[in-house]
Amino acid sequence: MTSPTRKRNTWQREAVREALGADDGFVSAQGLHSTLRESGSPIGLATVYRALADLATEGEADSLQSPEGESVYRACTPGQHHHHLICRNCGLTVEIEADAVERWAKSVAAEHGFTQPNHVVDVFGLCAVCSPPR
Amino acid sequence: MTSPTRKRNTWQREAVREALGADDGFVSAQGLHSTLRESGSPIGLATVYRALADLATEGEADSLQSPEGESVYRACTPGQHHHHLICRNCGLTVEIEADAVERWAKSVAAEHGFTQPNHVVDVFGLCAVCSPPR
DNA sequence: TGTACTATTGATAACGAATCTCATTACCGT
DNA sequence: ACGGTAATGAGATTCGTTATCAATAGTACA
Repeated sequence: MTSPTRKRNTWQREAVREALGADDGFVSAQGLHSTLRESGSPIGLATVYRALADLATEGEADSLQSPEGESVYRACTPGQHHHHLICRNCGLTVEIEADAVERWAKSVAAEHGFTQPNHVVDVFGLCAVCSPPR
Repeated sequence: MTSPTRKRNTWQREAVREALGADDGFVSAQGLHSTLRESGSPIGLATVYRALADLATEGEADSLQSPEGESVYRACTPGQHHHHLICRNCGLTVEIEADAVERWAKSVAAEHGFTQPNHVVDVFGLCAVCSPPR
């Protein structure tokens, strides 16, 4: 058969994957690029954008839109569907499972005749450390 | 006491409110601006952005980020918290209530020590009309 | 190992959404 | 009607993201 599209292994992609894994919150492409640059890597900004988009497509990263409209990324274990609890202040992120919500989304979609449901479910708040001491 | 900030009634704000109510899906600021212009209104783009932001703040409009990162708006009945089921293809939108999800979000936040929880819960899919006929 | 093919890279330009500037307009209490 | 001032709008500006395209470097194969 005809050979499928090949994906080449470059140190740039690996660097992005690694930097993403090293951060425990969501990061923007620009932020990740800065981090890499500061640690001495000469990687280009466009490459970071491309690598992150690929990782997200392949299911190796989660992406979501920050409230400000930026796309932010985070490494995740492939194959698992999960949601996030994110600190508005420091970015601390906790993965949460929500089978109940999954089921709810599916059924509510079906009820209204919708197919191929996707859903965006994320909770933002202030983590224990960032919460005001009242 | 000192008089509070006043809000003036302008035909522009009313036009935005009306145009927003006339649409049954989510609309972008630019889209709404085009619509208004096409219907003969000389309203400015910046004004549409400001009016929509105000309406959202006052609770007269819901806003969310489209998957492409644009902010989109939709009229809603004030005071009610609700979520949306949105057709990816035609934009048809159904308001859904989800007390269960509200409670879930609150409790999951509390469990992890998070305070002041917000949540983003939206379901995207293909509506009955846009669904493939299998 | 060398070589050719081509995916990937990256500096920069281009794009687009959203915000800011500031002189002008017009709402509204008096 | 008047005056103070919030609101408007055309254009400039900011900023995230994508496109361009020549140069670079993986990878298959001889």
